[in-house]
Amino acid sequence: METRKEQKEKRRQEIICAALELFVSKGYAATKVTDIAERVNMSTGLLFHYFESKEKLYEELVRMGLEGTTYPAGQKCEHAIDFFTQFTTQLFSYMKQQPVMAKLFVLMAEAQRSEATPAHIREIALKVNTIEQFVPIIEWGQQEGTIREGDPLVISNAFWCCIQGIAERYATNREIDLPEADWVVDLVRRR
Amino acid sequence: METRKEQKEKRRQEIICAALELFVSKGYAATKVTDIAERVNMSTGLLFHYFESKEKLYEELVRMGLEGTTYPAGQKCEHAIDFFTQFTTQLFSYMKQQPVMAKLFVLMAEAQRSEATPAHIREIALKVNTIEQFVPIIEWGQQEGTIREGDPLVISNAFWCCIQGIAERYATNREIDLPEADWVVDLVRRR
DNA sequence: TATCTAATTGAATTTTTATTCATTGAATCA
DNA sequence: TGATTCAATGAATAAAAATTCAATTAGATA
Repeated sequence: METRKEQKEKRRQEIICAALELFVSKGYAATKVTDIAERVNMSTGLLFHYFESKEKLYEELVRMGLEGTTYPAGQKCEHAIDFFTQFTTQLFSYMKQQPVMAKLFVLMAEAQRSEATPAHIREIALKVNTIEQFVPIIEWGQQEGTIREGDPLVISNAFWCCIQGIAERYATNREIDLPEADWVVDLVRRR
Repeated sequence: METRKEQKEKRRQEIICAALELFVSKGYAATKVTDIAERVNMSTGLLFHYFESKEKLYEELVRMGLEGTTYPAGQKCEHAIDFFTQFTTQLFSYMKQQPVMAKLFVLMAEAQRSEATPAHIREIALKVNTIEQFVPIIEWGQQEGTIREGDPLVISNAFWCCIQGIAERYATNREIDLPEADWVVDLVRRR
């Protein structure tokens, strides 16, 4: 049996998870590798047997985030507004079912936003969806009449920031439920 | 003339401003005091002539945030929903007029949320408005029929997170306009 | 069982960052 | 003007954090 290799992989995963928790709750810069090691009951030295450096560990998480947070591919929707409902519903559902998802989501946000993120990591993080991602759908919805008037970029931005704000809290404090997807969608819906 | 004292105070303010910028764009932990000193063209040593420590400087900012972000005292409103409109409008207007406001807002958010914030500073930060702040108004609005159905706490939380998400982006990137207050208010408005 | 390999440790080292300090020069004041 | 005080520097020190490493143990393998 590959007990040895499997074991190693399992341990790597433990570290990854611990790091994710800490990076999200304290921020990358403020988490010490000893914090991480401690959380998985491992000597600090050993952690470096699994990961070359704190930064590489971060990079790996960001790469995971890049793949893991491939957002719900919109099914074919009849109306533009349905896209938003579907998108939000699925995203919230993922976050509820897999706490890790919500955390990865927040990790990515920090990696993208913070000036302190090492440049090459930031680049990776920036490959995921951006603020402009919803613009074309919003334009379509405005013609249709299902989405409110206004600069599509500004609407897209507002919607995305709202989602991020919600995810940011939910990732570290699950005491309060996520809102209904519809509520959030009302941010873009024509009244 | 108090040239001396005035000068000193002015310099302190410069430092405070530089620190605010950096704390918001990189996070508290990732900002080095040399970064701050550099930004105000001052030797690192001198900075300690003005502030006892990096932490004290942070504390002072958080205290400013505590006062500075006393949110728009709701005028008397006829309907609960009007409170939200008024609140959001004023908040956005402040943020637009005074970039510092938006930044303080974000600084406070980090101080509140991050596990890395020194305990006594976090306490100070937590004195400002919380997620529950809107609950009573939402309850009132639900009776009235101006605010949507649902757990008031969850609604309050969603609204606040949305505001935070928007502020967070706007504080560091003013390229994209703030949304209309009404859009955000639609998050809580009954349809 | 003897041997080899990989996991593990904890202490030592290096690197980074915060903080101190002795010293200088300029502004104020007596 | 001479004395005094404070802004200012930059190099020295201290503290914190990351990383390395020599040595040990446990597990696999022959």
